[in-house]
Amino acid sequence: MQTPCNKEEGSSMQPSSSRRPKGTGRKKIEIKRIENKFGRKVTFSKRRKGLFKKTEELCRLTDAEIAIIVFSNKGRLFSYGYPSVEHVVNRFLDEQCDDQSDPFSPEEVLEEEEEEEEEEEPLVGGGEEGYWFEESIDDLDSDKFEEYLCYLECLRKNLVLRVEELIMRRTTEIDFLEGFGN
Amino acid sequence: MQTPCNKEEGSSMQPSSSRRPKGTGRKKIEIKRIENKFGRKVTFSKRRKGLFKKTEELCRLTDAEIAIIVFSNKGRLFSYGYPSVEHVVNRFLDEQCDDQSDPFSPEEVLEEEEEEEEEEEPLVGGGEEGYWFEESIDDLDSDKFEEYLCYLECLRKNLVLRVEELIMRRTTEIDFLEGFGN
DNA sequence: TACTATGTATAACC
DNA sequence: GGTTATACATAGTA
Repeated sequence: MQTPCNKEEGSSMQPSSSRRPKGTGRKKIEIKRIENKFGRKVTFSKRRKGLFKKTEELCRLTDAEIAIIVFSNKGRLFSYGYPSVEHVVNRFLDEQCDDQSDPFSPEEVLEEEEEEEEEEEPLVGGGEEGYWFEESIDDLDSDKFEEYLCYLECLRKNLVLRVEELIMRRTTEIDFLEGFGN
Repeated sequence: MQTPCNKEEGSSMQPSSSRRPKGTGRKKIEIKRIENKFGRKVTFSKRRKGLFKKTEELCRLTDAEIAIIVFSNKGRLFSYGYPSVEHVVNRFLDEQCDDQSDPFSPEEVLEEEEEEEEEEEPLVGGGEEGYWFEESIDDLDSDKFEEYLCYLECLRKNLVLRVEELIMRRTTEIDFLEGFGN
């Protein structure tokens, strides 16, 4: 248990000596492209920081897996992901493949409630999807190493199969569509 | 501008029903996994909504390209992207493994903006084709191990990219055949 | 960059 | 799902 009400104000109480004009401070802005280049850059930096913070908070609070990928208008890449960007992106692509593999699939198959899976994930998650390593390669013992190798090999094989599968499926679906309306 | 103290405690306004105890309302919370299942779900919904809104605002304000992919702890997928999730993910994957073969067109969109690009990605520019190991894993020395790992990782990234490209292509072709540029 | 006034997101409650 | 009090994010300024 912790004390619920130990709130403190960080830095907002000031002796009213050096007050700025009362009209300053945040104003409501319209959500449209900021034309001023410098202002756009400043806003990008501030809001990107806030966005990443909120993303991380959502992960921590709710055990969600999130990837966020941001390219500034200058083309610079910023990304954050839990457990990793790659992991979530792979899972996303996987889902896309599954969705498209069965276009007539019933919408919800995963709506079961009443599940209370617990405990922290081990640093090295096993299985088909939950594999990630935070520790350096050099720190892995040989068992984990071999396990990781196996995982990569399996993933490679699966991806190769998936590529071939997609090619065939694409052909099939195009044939199907052509046979219909066109 | 709102008046800070224009709400009395129950004399003139609603008698009793709509007045809540003074201590209610938002409290500071610790950013830690919410153990209560229902509360976690509620927080997930609210914060996900807020996160997506902020993501969209950042896009609009600063012309950034953003993808955000969220899996709830129940495995449900939510995503948002500008111009599209697939576009940004593809660009991300492209960036991750731009040293490897890229049989598809790499889009070169350089704005008129010029700035010194200072950061450099220390890509694992690892293996080329031609890794085969017949010897037991245990017999490999660590250098070869690491080299092989790089190779597999790069191959994995490329294959993911390839899958993505195929999905996009297929979607485009299907859209074309259906007569809609969705 | 740092600060502050103010808009906004959201925790607790209905 | 709605409401309210409050914590937090951030637009404008220095």
